[in-house]
Amino acid sequence: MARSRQLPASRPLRRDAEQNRQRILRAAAEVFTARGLQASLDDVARQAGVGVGTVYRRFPDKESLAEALFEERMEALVRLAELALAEPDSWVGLVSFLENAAGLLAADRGLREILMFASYGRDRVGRARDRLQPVVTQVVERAQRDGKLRSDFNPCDVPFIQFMLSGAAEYAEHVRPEVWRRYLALIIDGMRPGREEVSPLPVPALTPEEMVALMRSVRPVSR
Amino acid sequence: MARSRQLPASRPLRRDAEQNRQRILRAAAEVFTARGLQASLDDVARQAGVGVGTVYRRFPDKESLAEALFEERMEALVRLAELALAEPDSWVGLVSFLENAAGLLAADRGLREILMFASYGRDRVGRARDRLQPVVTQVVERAQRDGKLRSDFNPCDVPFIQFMLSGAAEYAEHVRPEVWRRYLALIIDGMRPGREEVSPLPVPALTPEEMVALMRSVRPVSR
Amino acid sequence: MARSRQLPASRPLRRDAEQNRQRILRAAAEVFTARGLQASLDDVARQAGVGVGTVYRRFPDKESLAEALFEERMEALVRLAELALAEPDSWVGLVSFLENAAGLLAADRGLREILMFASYGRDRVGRARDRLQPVVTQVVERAQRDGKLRSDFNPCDVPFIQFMLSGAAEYAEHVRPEVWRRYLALIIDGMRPGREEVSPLPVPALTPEEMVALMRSVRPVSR
Amino acid sequence: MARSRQLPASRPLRRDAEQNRQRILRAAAEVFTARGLQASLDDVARQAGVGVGTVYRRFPDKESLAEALFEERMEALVRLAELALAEPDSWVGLVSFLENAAGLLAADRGLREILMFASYGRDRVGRARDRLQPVVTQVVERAQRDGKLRSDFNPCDVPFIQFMLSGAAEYAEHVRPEVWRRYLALIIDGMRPGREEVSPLPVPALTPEEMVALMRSVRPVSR
DNA sequence: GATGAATGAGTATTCATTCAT
DNA sequence: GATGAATGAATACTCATTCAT
Repeated sequence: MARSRQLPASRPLRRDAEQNRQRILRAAAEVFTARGLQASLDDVARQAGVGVGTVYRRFPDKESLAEALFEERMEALVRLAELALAEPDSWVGLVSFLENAAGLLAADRGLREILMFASYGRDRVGRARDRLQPVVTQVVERAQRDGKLRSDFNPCDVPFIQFMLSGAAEYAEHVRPEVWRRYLALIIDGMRPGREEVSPLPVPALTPEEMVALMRSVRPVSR
Repeated sequence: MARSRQLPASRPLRRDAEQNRQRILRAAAEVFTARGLQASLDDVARQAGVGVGTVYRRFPDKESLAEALFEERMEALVRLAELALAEPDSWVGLVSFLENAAGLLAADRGLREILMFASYGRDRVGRARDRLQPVVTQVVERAQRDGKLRSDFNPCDVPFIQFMLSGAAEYAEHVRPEVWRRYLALIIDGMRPGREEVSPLPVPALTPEEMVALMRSVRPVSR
Repeated sequence: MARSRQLPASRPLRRDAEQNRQRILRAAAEVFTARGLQASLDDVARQAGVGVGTVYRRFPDKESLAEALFEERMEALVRLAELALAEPDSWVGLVSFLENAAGLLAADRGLREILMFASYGRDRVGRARDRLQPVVTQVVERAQRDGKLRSDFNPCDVPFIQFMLSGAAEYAEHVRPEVWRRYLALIIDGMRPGREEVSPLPVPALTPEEMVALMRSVRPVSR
Repeated sequence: MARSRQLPASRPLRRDAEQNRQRILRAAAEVFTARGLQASLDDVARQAGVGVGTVYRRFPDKESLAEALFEERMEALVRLAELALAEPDSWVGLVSFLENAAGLLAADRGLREILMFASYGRDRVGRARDRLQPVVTQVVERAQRDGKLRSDFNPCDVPFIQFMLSGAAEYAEHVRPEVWRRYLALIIDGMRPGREEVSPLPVPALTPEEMVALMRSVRPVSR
């Protein structure tokens, strides 16, 4: 009846929807952070202040939600890596990348589980690899060319270091959320050059192909 | 420990019961190792060849079962630490302890989840600390006295190193179960002395009290 | 009927709306035919290329949509019956009506479910009866007058025969969509005259009033 | 504590469990009959007076419950067929089998849906075929040998006749539950010998192999 | 008028835990 | 003591229907 108030311009629904999408993503991050990926989507919906149906409208299933979160964070990591590359000192660049990346993952149980366990369908694995890996590789190889990083270190070691640190962070979450910095320091000391002859790293790093296989092999996210 | 000599001898049921207890523990270890802590107690019972009721008679709930497993493994760790202490070379002792301990946790999803997530009520935390910590402390301090280990390393760093490594192991489980050795090598290189002045570890290790607090703080294991 | 000449000409929206209505009806027919009445209205809307809201604007609920489809098909049946009446040979007319009607229903899961299960509120039952029944009655009675059809056959038997055949058709849908012809032949042989004395049909056919009651009694269509 | 009252002999639980199983089966039959196979298992459980979990303990999923019902009824049909074979007059035997079988299916919506739609995994298809088909075949062929049944009738026509009749029965369920007898009579008249030359059945019956394919092809039971 | 976003009750299924036998 | 039957709350996901834009 009195329904004649067309909005000035643009498509209005889109805005609402996108807002909700963001709300859901934010809520998911919070809930997953607090209780891990096993938190229910009902909880996410409640936290977001929307109905479950809305969550499912935006994300066809729990895994997709996790993936969206994954992609978001992946972008943040890419930005960090790019920042590291912009840093004049290659070693400082590498170290601060490791530090900032670990800081991102620390105390975020959900994200960590997503990264470690979520199985990625579609093209996301690919995208992640294609975007992050080259930059990280540059960061690492630049430091090696500068003689700041042991020569048997490998770009594919980076995600492992991040997982190890975020593991430590999660474990100490409630007591000393920052201890992971201690272990990063330890690892960084081990990354310095000059060790290669005395104690070469005993096992080769994963190859890029293995990294992909690995991301494809992990178990699905839902219970 | 005290459990196996409650009564002088007599009462055959006791023996049966203890046998069942062991069977359940063994089954739980297998099932949890294979499918993680989220495996159902029905599965454990089936694997053990007993009814669920029997599991519940022996262990008041799922968590208690996890705790019992925890205690068992803790004993194994204590034995490893004692072995390390018996080793004439203090550095070799320390390194092989780290290696063996990590080997114990690697590829055992269940155990890792138990160690990281099971909440410990009763006196088990205490017992773990009282039994394992002193030996580890000796292993660490002996290496430091010998000048083989950086002086700012702390016995309480040991469990963190183990968690980090087992995290790496789990992540690469299906593709390269042994990569964790690579990261142990990296960390060990970082543990060498002579770094203290150049790059002191930036955050103090957890105090023993914090370790206890931490073990009390982690989230319960069951759904 | 009355719908298409509400307003003389003018108002283009009316035309749009009617077009949409037709599109939805067509889409519903396709979707329901393929996946049965349990297909979702979102699917119907997608197939029609309109929003769900539009479907709901045209049809207050899922059932109404089913009813509209019902009415449409009813018209088709009426046309078939009229054709049968135009056929000079009364027996041929009857038989080909049965055949064509069954062909219409065969392999159309949705239509069949609509005919058997949709509950009809409004005036549609009435209309269906008023339109189809008289023609069918003529087809049947003409054949009886000509001595081609057993005298205890009743016009109200016709819908039953159709349901039985479409049931057979649906059952064999994927293996032999045409078997229903076999059973139509069997039934037709049973409809021949000369049986009345030997084996009179043991139960009277439904009365027209019962047919209406029946159509009113069936369960609603939606979940 | 005071738990020393061993029962005289036999396994007591079994009895309870079996009782419950029967209760569930009975409840399922009622609920499915009343509201069709789309009734929820919660409803079945409520009707049976047990928790949902109990239903799932006995029947791994909804389909299994449907199958169990299927098997039960199948047995009843086998008994009917055996009875028909015991009848001295082959025609009377055949007719009363058709009649009794249809009576079994009439007004039981759930059973009908099960028979028509449930997909059968395991060996049940096989068992059904192996048990019922040979007897039905004998019933049919005996009547043909006696010249009481048209020669182009086929044992595989029997299930179709049953489905058609139960379809008619379901349709008229609330108004005239017995009308199906009228249509059985019609069909039976069509089954009499002497028609083969005048009006041979136009399409071959399904072969036994096609019957199996058909049973394997039908859609699964749950929504 | 049309759109599609939002809603939430409903469905199948799992599993820790209790308890009668 | 041992067994496994029973329970029901919890979980992921669907879909008819409403309503803001």
